[in-house]
Amino acid sequence: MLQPSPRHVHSTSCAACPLQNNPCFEDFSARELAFMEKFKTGEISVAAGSAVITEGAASQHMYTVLSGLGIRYKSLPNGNRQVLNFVFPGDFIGLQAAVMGEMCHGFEATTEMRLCVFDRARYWDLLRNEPERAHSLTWIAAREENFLGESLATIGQRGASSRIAWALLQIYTRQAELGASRSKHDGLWVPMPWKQQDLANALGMSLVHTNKTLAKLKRAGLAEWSRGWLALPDPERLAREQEIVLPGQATRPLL
Amino acid sequence: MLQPSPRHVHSTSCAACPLQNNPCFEDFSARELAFMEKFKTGEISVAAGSAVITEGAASQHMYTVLSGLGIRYKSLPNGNRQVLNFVFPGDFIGLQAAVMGEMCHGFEATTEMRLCVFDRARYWDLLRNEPERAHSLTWIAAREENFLGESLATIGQRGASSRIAWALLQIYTRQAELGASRSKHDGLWVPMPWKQQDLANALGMSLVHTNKTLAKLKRAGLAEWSRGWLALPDPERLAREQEIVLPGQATRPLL
DNA sequence: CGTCGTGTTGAGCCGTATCAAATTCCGTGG
DNA sequence: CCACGGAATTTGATACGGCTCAACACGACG
Repeated sequence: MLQPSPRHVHSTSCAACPLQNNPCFEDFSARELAFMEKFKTGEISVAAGSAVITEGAASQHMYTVLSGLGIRYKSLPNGNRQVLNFVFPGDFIGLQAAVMGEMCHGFEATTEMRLCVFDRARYWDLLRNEPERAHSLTWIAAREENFLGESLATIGQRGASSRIAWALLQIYTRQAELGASRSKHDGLWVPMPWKQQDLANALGMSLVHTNKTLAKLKRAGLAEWSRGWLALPDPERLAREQEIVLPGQATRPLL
Repeated sequence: MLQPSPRHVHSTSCAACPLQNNPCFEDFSARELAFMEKFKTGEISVAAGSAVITEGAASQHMYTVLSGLGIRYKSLPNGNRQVLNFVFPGDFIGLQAAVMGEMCHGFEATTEMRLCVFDRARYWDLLRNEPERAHSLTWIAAREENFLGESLATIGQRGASSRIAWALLQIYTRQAELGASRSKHDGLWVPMPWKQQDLANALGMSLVHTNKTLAKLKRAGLAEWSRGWLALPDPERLAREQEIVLPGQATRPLL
């Protein structure tokens, strides 16, 4: 776990934000856009492997991921690590610290990431003057809660191959929505830079068993994952066989 | 699972709300109080065992629990049920439906419950005119997210007795905070009306193994649970032995 | 060319699930 | 008040999924 070495980079205007043009995010109204320009205090770039937020820290900042991938995790007294979820571009990080004073989980960059930085001090400004933005914030929190509920159900009630399949489907569809895919003669591949250990930590399984279960799915021709790229030749069949409901394609607000 | 048979009861004024006097909840400002009076559309009483909200339903209402206990759960295609959390007085239910259109989990009354009913239509009213209330809403969502994260870590990374201990400690301290305890010659007892099956479904364990693990804790003199009441003779020791951090005592906003 | 991080594979064991049967609890009606 | 029936809890026996330990393969990098 490296120490963070944030590098302040040239701050792009929200109007020119690359995520705004992505169809899977809602558009800003003119008013919202104007507010976000003020709300945003800067932009940083963090190296792959660096811990952006450490558990227990009272971070003064909140972030929106502009590019790159990461993980949110929680450490236990016994040294184990639970990965709460994988973090994608457009995700908002740090609400808990803003609301409750301190962060109860860590956030780590898996690849190099570019982050949009917001000042926690302007949080009240947002609530007081920007009801639409406040709604987006609430939406994001509710969405996150909903996702963690699904994770809980998956980890609590499903067997190993279903867990893996569920996680792969989540990542695959999310990346596909974002348009982060590479089409080759052998189908659609999406970036998946995490390690098997991360997946294991996310699903409450041992590394070894995660590996063996992945191998089984691969042998069945249902999933291929190597060198940081993932392909699911037949997502529908995978979902059907494992009794998983494919994640819906709601456009999400940006913050 | 019974069908709901809500009974409209005489609606008490928010000023006289019994939860307001409970020290574990934040006080309303005069302004907030006035708003809540308008926001609240009624009060219902539901019987023990009834399903207040069913999964997938687009409920028009949101609720605050005035009294009684319940569970939030999620059903899987394979028929299993995951209990997301146990619901206590003061908890707010139905935000997800308000924000995302439909409810992704069910809510069931374990004992008889009295619920404060809010109209979803006034949600925007709240965001636009009541920043303090909006903050409370966000706080609640963030808190819930945080709790589910802890659940995930517990289920994903701990063994059977730690899981049970964690759940018992959560319930015990929460009830103690609420002041819902009965002191007898043999220590402090709090209400715990759920079934072993519910606890099992919350912790991702089988009923049988839950029972045997409970028996072990009982033999060790660490936990006693019978006839709907729970006692933990030495919470600190229980927490220490299982490497659990005791839940903090933050006062929470009411909605 | 050796080292280190990551992925892969096999063997054996332990924790937890499953199945089955008793027993206790509790509401209900006689 | 007691007898009854169904639900919840308790306990034992057995099976299996997933964990741990250990060794090896492979590529990146110095």
